[in-house]
Amino acid sequence: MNPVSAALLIWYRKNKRVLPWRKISDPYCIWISEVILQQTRVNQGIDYYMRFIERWPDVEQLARASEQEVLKLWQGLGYYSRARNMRLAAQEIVNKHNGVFPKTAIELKKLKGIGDYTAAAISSIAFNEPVAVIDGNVFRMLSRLFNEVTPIDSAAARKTFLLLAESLLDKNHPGDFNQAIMEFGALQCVPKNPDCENCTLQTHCMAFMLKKVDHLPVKRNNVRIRKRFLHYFVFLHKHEQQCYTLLRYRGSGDVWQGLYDFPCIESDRILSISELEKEHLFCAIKSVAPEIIPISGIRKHILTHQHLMAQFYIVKCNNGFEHVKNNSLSLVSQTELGNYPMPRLIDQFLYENENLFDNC
DNA sequence: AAACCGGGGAT
DNA sequence: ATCCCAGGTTT
Repeated sequence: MNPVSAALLIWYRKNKRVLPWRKISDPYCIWISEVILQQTRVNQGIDYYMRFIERWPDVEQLARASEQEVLKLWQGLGYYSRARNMRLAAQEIVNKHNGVFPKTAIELKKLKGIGDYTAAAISSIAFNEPVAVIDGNVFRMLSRLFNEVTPIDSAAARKTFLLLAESLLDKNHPGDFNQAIMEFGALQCVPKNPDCENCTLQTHCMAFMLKKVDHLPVKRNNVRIRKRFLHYFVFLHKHEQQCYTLLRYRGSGDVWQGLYDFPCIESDRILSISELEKEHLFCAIKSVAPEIIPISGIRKHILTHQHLMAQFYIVKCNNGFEHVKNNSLSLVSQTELGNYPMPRLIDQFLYENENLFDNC
């Protein structure tokens, strides 16, 4: 066997972290863990994994879940299409595969939310199929090991690095090998200041010999960040001893699809009250609300590709909502609020203003 | 091929 | 402030 592959497996068996999904070979559990860990650190995902498996222990139960409940459990984890697609894939497995998990990477890739990486991960770990995985760790690790300067965010990267990964893959232990190379990238061959002096692959590493570790992997890196300014209106309306507010369902075409926030006016900067008064929604609000009170402070919320600035307003509403109602708005009581999946920005606002509904 | 899609932690 | 994380889908 390739000496690098052998060294990786030895390193892995000695240094691997104890993780909940490593105890079992149930493809359902492997799948859940792999999707949760897409663009997500292990420590951030563990609690979500435990709650997910406990709530839906197998694919049949996930297939029967509502989208809203799945999104609610996913709340705070981000990239919500992962949750929506997992539920759809569970239904595909139950309805088209008799509840039996597809066993090959090619078949797995046909499921919603399963791409090259996840298909290879599941089939190699759960079914021992000899296919190599390519993820951020593997890109970094291989670029340094082979001094491979192809930019990892270029079109050619996947093909180039897949060949390298396949050249190392231990076909007798594909699952362990794939986990080993990723774990090595996560723990030893880290992005910044890797401890190369204490690396078991030091003598095999081209980047170390050429003193180029800090220059690999190569990235083009070209993301520009959009700034958005949101004016959120938190309605307060009392009806038969219950306090109600209006939530807006977020459809497709923007961030947070399938989640709920508040009615909103968006612009390219923060607007003053006099400027807001020119907005259609604001006129409608004015017509039913005697009081509109800004909550002090503009909240900043950072997404990978957008910076959101949000100003919240309390809208005290004595009468009905007829003038502001539309298809995407729901009247929700304070007690039901916890059932609705929301972006972190909204959830945090509610958490930090627990007494918001007291003087409703 | 490029754009889009979250949130958190390390540095 | 910047980077990056066990990526995938849409345009």
